[in-house]
Amino acid sequence: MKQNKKQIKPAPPRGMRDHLPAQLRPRLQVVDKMVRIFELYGFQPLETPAMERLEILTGKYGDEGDKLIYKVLKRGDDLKRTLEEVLLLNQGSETGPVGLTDQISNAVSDLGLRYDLTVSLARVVAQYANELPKPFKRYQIASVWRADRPQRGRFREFIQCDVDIVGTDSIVADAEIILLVIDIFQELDFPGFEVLVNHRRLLKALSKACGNTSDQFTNFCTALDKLDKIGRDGVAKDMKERGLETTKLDELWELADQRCYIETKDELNRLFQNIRAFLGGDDESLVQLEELFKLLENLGIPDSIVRFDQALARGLDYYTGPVFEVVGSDPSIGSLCGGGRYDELVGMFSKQSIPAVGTSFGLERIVEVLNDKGLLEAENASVDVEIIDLLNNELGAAFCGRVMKILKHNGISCELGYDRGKKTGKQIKNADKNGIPYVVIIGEDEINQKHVEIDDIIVTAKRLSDGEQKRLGIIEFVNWVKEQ
RNA sequence: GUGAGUGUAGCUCAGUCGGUAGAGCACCAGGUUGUGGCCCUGGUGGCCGUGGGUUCGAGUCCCAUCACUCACCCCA
Repeated sequence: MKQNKKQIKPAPPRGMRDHLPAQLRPRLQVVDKMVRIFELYGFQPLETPAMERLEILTGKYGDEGDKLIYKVLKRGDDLKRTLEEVLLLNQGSETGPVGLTDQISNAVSDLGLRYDLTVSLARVVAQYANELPKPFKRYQIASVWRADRPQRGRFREFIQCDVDIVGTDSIVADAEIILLVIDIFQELDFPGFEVLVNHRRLLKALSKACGNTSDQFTNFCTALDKLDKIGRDGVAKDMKERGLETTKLDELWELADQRCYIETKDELNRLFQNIRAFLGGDDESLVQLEELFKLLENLGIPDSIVRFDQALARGLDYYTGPVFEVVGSDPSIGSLCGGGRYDELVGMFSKQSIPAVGTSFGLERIVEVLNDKGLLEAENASVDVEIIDLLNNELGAAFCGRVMKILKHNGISCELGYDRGKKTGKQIKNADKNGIPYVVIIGEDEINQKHVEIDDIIVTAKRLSDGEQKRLGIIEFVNWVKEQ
């Protein structure tokens, strides 16, 4: 029997993780802090399904992004019919099924796991536009899935914490989101973070001014985004390979290499003037950024946290206005939070176009950094008190039952030891190993001292951290535990 | 999707020139049947990732495959 049974590996799917209590507790603490701040800003919770219809998901994240969507196989007759159609298609094909892979995978699936929370929000807004408050401020904390190859800080299933404001094009909303982001990272005591800000349409203008056509815009962004990593020469080489215009790059570097914090106003003004000169005129995006920065400063953002970064691009296709990203001191883990304005996305699901701005926190990455820096406290998740019943009979159980009732009534968690009957030392040892701070020992001596009044129940209690042991009344014991 | 590295006990890893497996930690039992942490003794536990090949003989050499890790790509 046992020999024939092939061992099934208990590992979770690649890039997906189990979260054991010890790791989950600190994560939940982080989530609690976030939710509290979301609510303080007036955001409301929303939940949506883990799956969306495939047509909702595709075409929003760029070509690379679309490839990473988890597709869900059709079911039942629908699948059967589709497979038969595919087989028919293949019979006429000389190249065989190989060349048809993409077509097949699209034909046999009609649902997909959500890739982010923003697209689902846009769908919800399009569906319930009349019922939702305007503007609609919502937060959502939920898993998303990407069929990426996992590496440090990168998973196939991870939790995003999204906050978005839908239904206003006011720059105040952009500023509010950025302020909230700063509040969160400060609340978490996150060390050395910065908010990088840019504008999608400014990038478009820069690309155009360099001599690129509009369909080369994505390539331009992708290449420019790598400036930090591979430097000017690397980007220039990359742009050449992508068939982009490179003649005006030297001029562009003069602009793109400057990193201006928004409180250093003179520098920033000078840079903006230089950009205007490069563009050969003003651009709406620059005016918006100036307004945004001024507003942020007036609202009281802390020094040296928000900085203008012309090389920041952001990969998702749906962004249309100001974009931003939070980076920590360790760049290898990627961005910790990213967002921006996406005024066209809701319009993809509805006749009316509804402007929106929002952000997404990468919970796993934030927790990982906080963990590495030792900023998350491992919480003791076990009970406060282990009851050790030495008698292991009716009398003992009845007495333990009374003790536990009083303890729980006073807000002290406890459990009856599962090893009753085993050696006392063994039971104490197990309690200690499980991180339980106190044990109460119930034997003949304690029961014989029992009086009628509850207050007079006597227990033998031991604090495991220092071994201090007392024989005392139950209420005294409650107070002893609560002192800690 | 591309490239590199690593797979031996629950965990961290040894394993020489090819001769059918070892340590530490953890776990279980005992060292006075009502007192833990230290110490001592003993014990459980491995198809050496999987499948083929070379060989009298493979954890070790070769091939394939899978998994994990890192980097690219992209992102949270």
